[in-house]
Amino acid sequence: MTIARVALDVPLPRLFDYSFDPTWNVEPGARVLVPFGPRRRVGVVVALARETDIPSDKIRAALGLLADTAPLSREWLALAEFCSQYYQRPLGEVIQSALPPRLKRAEPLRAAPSAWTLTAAGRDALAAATAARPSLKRTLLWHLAYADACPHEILMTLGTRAAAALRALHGEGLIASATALPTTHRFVDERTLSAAQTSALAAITASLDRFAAFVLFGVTGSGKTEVYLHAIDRTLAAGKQALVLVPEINLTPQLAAEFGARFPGVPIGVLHSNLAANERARTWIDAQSGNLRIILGTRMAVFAPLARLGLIVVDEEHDASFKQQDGVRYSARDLAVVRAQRLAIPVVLGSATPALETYANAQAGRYRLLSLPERVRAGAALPRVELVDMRKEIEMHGISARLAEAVRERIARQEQSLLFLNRRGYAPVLACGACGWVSDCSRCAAHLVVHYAPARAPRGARHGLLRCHHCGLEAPAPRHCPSCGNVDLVPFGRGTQRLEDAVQSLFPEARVLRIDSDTTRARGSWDRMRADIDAGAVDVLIGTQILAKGHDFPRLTLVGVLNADAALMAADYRAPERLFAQLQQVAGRAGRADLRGEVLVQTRYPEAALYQSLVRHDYEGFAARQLQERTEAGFPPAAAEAVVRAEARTPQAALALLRQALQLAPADHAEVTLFDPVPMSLSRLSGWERAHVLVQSPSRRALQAFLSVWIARLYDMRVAADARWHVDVDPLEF
DNA sequence: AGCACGCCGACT
DNA sequence: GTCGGCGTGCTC
Repeated sequence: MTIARVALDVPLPRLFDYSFDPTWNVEPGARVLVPFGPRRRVGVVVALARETDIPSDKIRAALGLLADTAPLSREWLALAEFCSQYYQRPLGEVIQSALPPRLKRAEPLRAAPSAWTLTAAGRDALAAATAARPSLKRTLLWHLAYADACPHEILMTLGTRAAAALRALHGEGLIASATALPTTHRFVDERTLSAAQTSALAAITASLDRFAAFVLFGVTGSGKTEVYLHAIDRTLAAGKQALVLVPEINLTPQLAAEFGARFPGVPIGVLHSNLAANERARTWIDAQSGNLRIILGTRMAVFAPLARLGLIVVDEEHDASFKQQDGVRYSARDLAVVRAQRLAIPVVLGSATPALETYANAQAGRYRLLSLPERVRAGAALPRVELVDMRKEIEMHGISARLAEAVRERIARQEQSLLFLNRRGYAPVLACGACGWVSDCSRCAAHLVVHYAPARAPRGARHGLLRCHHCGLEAPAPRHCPSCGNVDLVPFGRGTQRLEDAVQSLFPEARVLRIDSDTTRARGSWDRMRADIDAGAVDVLIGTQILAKGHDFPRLTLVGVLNADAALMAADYRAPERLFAQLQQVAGRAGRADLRGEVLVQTRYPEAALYQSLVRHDYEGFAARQLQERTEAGFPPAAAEAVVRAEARTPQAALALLRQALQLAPADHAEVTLFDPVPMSLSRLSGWERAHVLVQSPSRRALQAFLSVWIARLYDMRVAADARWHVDVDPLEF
C-alpha cells in the first residue's frame, strides 16, 4: 500500500496520511482530493511513504488525483518547508496559502494554454498509429508533429470537437501546453548604460550561474530599472525565467507595460491578489510550464512555481509591504533571498534606502553593494533639500510663508508642486472644547478621523463623516457633543482634505488635485488623474505616500513636506528608518527632467540628525548611525526577534492567554530573552484586545531552536473560544 | 478552521 | 414536548 503525506488547509502542525491506488502514479507535489472528516478537501502531496504511525483503521483512501496541474517541484516544496519552519507555521497552511485559491477546488481548470506541443509519448503514439481513417485526435497529433508548438486557436479550427480532443490528449500525456513564441527573445536596448550601471550589470551577470545577493543602491532616477532589464535580458538569453517582486499592486500594470515594451513578444505574467481567480490560476500554471518567461508580482509571487528560475529582482526591497501581516507572516524579500540561495541564482535587492537589515548584510559582506550614485539623465541633478524652521516661520493653515512663496513661484512658472502630508481625511480627531470628549473608535484604540463626503461638494453643504482608519467603522459626524451637548465641536489637526481647502484658499487661482487612497479608490480614477497631471492641468498636488511611490512627474519641481515631525517622536525603533525612506522617496519626485527640483521640509527640529542626513542625501551616514543605535540597544539587525500575540475580548484575557503560553516556554533558554506580556501599541483592533510577548536573541539559531519547541507546545494549549494566538517571526508591528 | 456531537433554556 | 445555544473534541 502506498501512503501519501498530504498538506491540508487546517491550522494544525501536521500532515495527514492517506492510502492511494498504486496505479495512480501519485508524485510529491501533486494535488489530490481526499476525504477529511465529513467533507472533501484538496491537498498537496508532500511525500510518499511505505508506512505510517497512524493506526491503519484511521487511514482513509484518497478520492482522486487532480491532474489539471503538474506536480509542484521539489524546489517549491522545499521553499514551503523552509517557510513553515522559519515562520513557525504548519506546512499545510503555508502550502495552501501559497496556492491560488482556484486550485484549492477540485473542479478541473479549463486548459486554455496559448499553444500545444507534442510530448515524447505523443510522438510514439503517432508513430504507432495505424488506423486507416484518421481520428480527430490523430489529426491533431499530426499537426503538432510539424512544428515545435502550434497555437491553440489554430488547432481549434481542425474540428468542432477539437477542444475536447485536446483536453483528452493532454490528459493522456500525449501533448503538453507550450508557447508558440520563438525560444529566442527580443530586447529593446536603446539607452546606453552609465559607467555605474555597466559595472553593476557586469557584477550581476558574472554570477548568473551561482547564488549571490546584490543590493542595487541608487536614488530615484539613477536607473535601477534599466539594470534590472538588462540582467533579465541575460537571464532570458540563458533560457531561464525571471521573477520580479514589487511592493504594491498599483505598480504592477505600469511596470508590466514597461517590461512589455522592452521585451516585445516575450510572455510576461502578472501575479497579485486583485486578479480574477481563473486568471491567477492560469498565470500560475503558465509560470510552472515555463511558457511565461517573466513573472511580475507582489509579495505572493515569491511562491510562483517557476521551473527554470534564473534571476529574482526585489524592487524597493525596504518596503514594509513585503511582509505579510496576517496568516503566514512571511517576508517575501527574505524568502526571495532564500529561494535564490537554494537555486544557486542571483537575487537583486533594489532601493534608494535599503532596509537596515539589508544594509547590515551588505556591510557584513553577505550581500554585495552595487551603487548607482547619480541620476542618469543629463542635467537631472539631485533636488536641493531645505529645512524650514517652523519655530521661526509665519504659517497659515500649516503652510509656512517660505513654502507658500515657493508654491506661488511654481504656479507663476507653470510648474507643479507636491505637498506631502501622510494623513488622510480632514482632521485626525473631532473634539469637544467644553467637556473634553474626543471621537474615539468603539472597536479600536484609535481616534475616528473626520472626513467630508462627498469630497467635491461646497463646504457648507457637505456633511461630516467619522471613520476609523484601522477597522473601517463609519458614523456621521455628530453636530453637537454626544457627551455634553455642546455645539462647538472642533476638528483637531490636519489631513489632506483640510490641506486641500487651505491651499485652495491661499491660491484661489490654482488647480489643486488631492491624491490619496480616498480619491484613487474608484477604478480608472488614477489614470484620469495621471492624464490631468501630465497635461499640465494641475498646479498643486496634495498627497499621501501613495504619491511617493514610483511615479514620475516631469513638470514637478517642488515638494513640500508637512508634519513629518510626528514620526520623529514615535516610540517604534523603526520609525526613523521608515521616515527617512519616505522622505527620500517623496523628495525623489522633484525635478526629474531638465528642471532642478527643490524640497522644503517643514520642521520644528531642523537640527535632528535625520533631517541633516536628508539635506546631504546621505543615506549611508544615516544608516550607519541607526545601525549603531540599534546595536547598542540590542535591536534588529543586531538581534533576532519574534512575538507571540494574543487576541481576546478583554485585555485581561489576552494577557492571561500569554501567561499560560509562557508556562509552556522551554525553561532553558540561555541565549534567549523572553519579555513580559504587554498590550500592543494599538491595543484594541476591531474589537479584539491585543497583547504580545517579545522574544529576542542575538543568535538567530538560538531563537529558532527555542521557538520550534515552544510553538509546538502552544498548539496543545487549551484556548477559550473567544481568544486566539499566533506567532510572528521578524515582526514589524509592536 | 470547520463541523459534529452533546447536554440545558424558551417556544411553534 | 423540541429547536437551538455554543462548549468540546476530532480531523489521516
